[in-house]
Amino acid sequence: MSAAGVRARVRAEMTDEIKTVARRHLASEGANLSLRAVARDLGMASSAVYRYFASRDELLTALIIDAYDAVGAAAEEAVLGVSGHTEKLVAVGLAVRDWATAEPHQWALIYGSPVPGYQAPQDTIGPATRVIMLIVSIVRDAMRDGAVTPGPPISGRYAEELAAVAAQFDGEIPPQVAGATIAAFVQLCGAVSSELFGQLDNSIDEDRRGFFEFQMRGAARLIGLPSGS
Amino acid sequence: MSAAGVRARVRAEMTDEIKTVARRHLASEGANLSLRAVARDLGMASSAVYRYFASRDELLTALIIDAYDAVGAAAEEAVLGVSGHTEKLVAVGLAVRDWATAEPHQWALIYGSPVPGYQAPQDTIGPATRVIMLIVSIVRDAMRDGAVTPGPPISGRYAEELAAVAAQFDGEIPPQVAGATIAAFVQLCGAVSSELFGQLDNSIDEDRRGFFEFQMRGAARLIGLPSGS
DNA sequence: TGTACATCAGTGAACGCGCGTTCACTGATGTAC
DNA sequence: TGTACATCAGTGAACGCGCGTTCACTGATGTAC
Repeated sequence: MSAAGVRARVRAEMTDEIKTVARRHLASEGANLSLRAVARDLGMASSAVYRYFASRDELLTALIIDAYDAVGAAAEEAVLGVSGHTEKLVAVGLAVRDWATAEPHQWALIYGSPVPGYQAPQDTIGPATRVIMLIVSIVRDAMRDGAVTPGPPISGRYAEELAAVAAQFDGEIPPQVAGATIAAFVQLCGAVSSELFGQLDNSIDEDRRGFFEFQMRGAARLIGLPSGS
Repeated sequence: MSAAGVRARVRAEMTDEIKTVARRHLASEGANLSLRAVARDLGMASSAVYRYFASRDELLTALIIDAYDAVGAAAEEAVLGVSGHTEKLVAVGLAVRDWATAEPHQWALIYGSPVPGYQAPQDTIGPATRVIMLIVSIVRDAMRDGAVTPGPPISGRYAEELAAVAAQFDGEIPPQVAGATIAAFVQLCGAVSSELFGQLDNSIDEDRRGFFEFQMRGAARLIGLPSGS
């Protein structure tokens, strides 16, 4: 490896280290991430961080993209080797939930309240859609296999919007199925957030994972997928 | 009215004024509410606020309780004069959504990511349960009326927890119905949050209210309520 | 291989700002006799 | 009704802290000849 390669590698490692420490700080401070505190933890001058990130917001953006990618990767991996459309959907849900319970502050960063004053740049859009794209592809495959029994037809402005969304995917997805698919994603996000943000406290405290799976199977039924194993 | 009464009334009005300005500040700053900024807006010394709230956290607590009460009251009001169990559930959902879209920062305060370093005191628990209590009571009434077709039976630890929750209400609510009821509340919260926090951007942009209602009707179907109107 | 130069990471001081909270105080308003 | 006292709202200065960002700088490391 050339000398320049060494420099680049050291730089990449330092960048990673800053992000790792910053992620740790998310835990105590939420999205009020403090550059100075991160630098302090790393034993370096706060100004040194500016060699790696042009501003606090840029560091935040990097963390957001990483988080979307991490949860997306976890979901994509979970689906491998699982057979059955419903089971795939459940596997995605559980993978996302398990990632989120392990990384609650990263979850809050991407699916919690928006950070005040922070405007997400374009770069975050792609990674942000990985999970929903995966879910849509599972439903599209199920449609192709004739495994979906669509619910009652829908109409109205939102039905048109759903049809437009569905048209972006090849394969025929009727609007009510597209709607139920997005609803399943909403249920997924809502279930994770309500678990992490305390809405389930004092009602479901022991077997939240079981209740989560129950919710995913319900969402699958609304899509028109068979109840599965 | 006695002189003491006047003093008390003026004090109550000032307290309200502080909360009103603080709510306005939630909008720009999120939960990073600044006492000094609120005082500045009111044209008073920051120390004067301490005559009304012992600390920043106490002011935050007051705002949280008010928000829970406001959304709870909106939901309870919406159900009056509506007939049909499914329609009542939909009315509750729409009322909560409409309140939240009008007051997105108050919604974020109570259903968004927890405020770092803030521990909600006991006083918030009661108001926090108003909406879910209302939903459970609608389902309980529907059960009594024989209007619910329970889904497939469930088992496991979470089913036991659901049974324990259901047992707190008189009237027989089977665990799978209790589970679907909480799932409906989760869907409600998830649908509102995904709308407000930007997860729906670029897919459902025009008729979000219609899509919300679609989701509520799906949740009602999972509970076992008739599809309605 | 050796030397002159360019690049780059990191330093430490500084700027200008905001924060929550405390405290001794002033002056107005209410209370008790 | 009048007076002495107590209560209370609000002030303004201060404490001690943290923040993001800039800037001139020092040394080490890499590059070109």
